[in-house]
Amino acid sequence: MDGSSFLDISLDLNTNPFSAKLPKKEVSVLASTHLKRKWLEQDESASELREELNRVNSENKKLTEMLARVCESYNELHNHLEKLQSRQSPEIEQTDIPIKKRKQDPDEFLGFPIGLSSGKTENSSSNEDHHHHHQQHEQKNQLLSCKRPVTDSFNKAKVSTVYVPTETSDTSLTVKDGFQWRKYGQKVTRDNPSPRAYFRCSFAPSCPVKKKVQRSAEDPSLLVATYEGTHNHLGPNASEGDATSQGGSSTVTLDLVNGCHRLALEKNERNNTMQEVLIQQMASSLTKDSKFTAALAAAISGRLMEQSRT
DNA sequence: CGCCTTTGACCAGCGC
DNA sequence: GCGCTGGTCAAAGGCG
Repeated sequence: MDGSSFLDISLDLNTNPFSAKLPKKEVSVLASTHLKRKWLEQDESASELREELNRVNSENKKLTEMLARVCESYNELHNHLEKLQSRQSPEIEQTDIPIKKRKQDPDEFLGFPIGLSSGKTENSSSNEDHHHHHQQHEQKNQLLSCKRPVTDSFNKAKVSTVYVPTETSDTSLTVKDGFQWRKYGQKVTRDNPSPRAYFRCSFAPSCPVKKKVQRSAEDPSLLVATYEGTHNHLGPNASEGDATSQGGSSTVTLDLVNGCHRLALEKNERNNTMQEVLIQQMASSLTKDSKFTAALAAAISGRLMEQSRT
């Protein structure tokens, strides 16, 4: 860049640097020839750097395109799945994946303040009359059963599944995703010999996100993490770096599905430039992690497996 | 002391 | 109604 403007200085190409019969008054020209050689060398290294830069850029572009394609195909599949599900069960209109749930909770109207209501939230004004009644009902329920009120927002919450490759010997059932979780239960399920762990976001109850982690029955080297809901706060790595990656160990943040989904949403809502920047940032930050490729492959294969099953 | 995990008990949905 | 199953609760204990 600057180097090129340097080199724009008109060079006398006919000047032979090795010529012995240079007039005395041409000493300054010799010096300038020396400089020119230096510039040429610099030019070479600069062009090398430029080539390297171009190569890295094209690689980055390829990866970005790959990532965008993966996101797009995921989104298509997701939409397709939604369509199929809505066709199968038209009465269920708000959930992405029909989760077997208990009887409709009376505090269904309760919404979370930030970004949880993926679908249409019920008009609060139309429910105002019921609100008081529901509160009384809820209080009564809590008095009777001392149970944590289960908000039905989970019914409307986005459900995403993430596949994380782990050591088969690792029984901890932990998926590092940059958020802090509190385990509140573990169960052995019928269809899988390995137990399922239930986690709640540490910011609960203000943050409604839950996740279930279970080793895949088909591929024990994979942990299947199912996320329900959307965090209504920033992750610990948003401001102060990935807490889980402190201390040298690199962490693969694999909220890939959600991330893609968010990306897809942004696609609809924001302009392409912004999205491209986001994709590039995402791609560049992801490709920095050497484990990412393996994790990405596992996540994609898991997705495909799941999709082929459905 | 506060937060977390463990784990048995409990609850609710569902099929029969 | 009963049993099965998945999800949640909450007491107890561990850990920093």
